[in-house]
Amino acid sequence: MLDSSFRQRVYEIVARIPSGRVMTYGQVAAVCGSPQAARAVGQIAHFGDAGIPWHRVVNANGQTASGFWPDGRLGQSRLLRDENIKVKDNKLNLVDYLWNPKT
DNA sequence: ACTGTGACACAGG
DNA sequence: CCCTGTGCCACAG
Repeated sequence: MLDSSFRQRVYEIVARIPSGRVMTYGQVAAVCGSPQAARAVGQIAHFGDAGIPWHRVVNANGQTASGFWPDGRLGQSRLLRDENIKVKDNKLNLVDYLWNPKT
């Protein structure tokens, strides 16, 4: 998809993360073809349109995003808990929940 | 249309 | 453990 922007690909990937699983920013970026664009993924997530489960994207340390909207890290953690993910102190165990996309 | 600056990150020192 | 550098994209002027 050459005409599609990086952002479009990020949408596709994040939208495919199943409930109860998460992906890291770096992994999303890598799957989209730019392993070093993790920060950009964060930007896209922040400004991105609704309808995308951004709460299923966490950093490489398993922590929720500091700038998450509308309620910051706590809001993201709550959404993850609603999906049966055990979040402790705004942090989760990536080994248990990391999802390997398989386009 | 172009440039500058910032950002929900990551790896290395 | 803290701090710095790198790299990519999005937004504002």
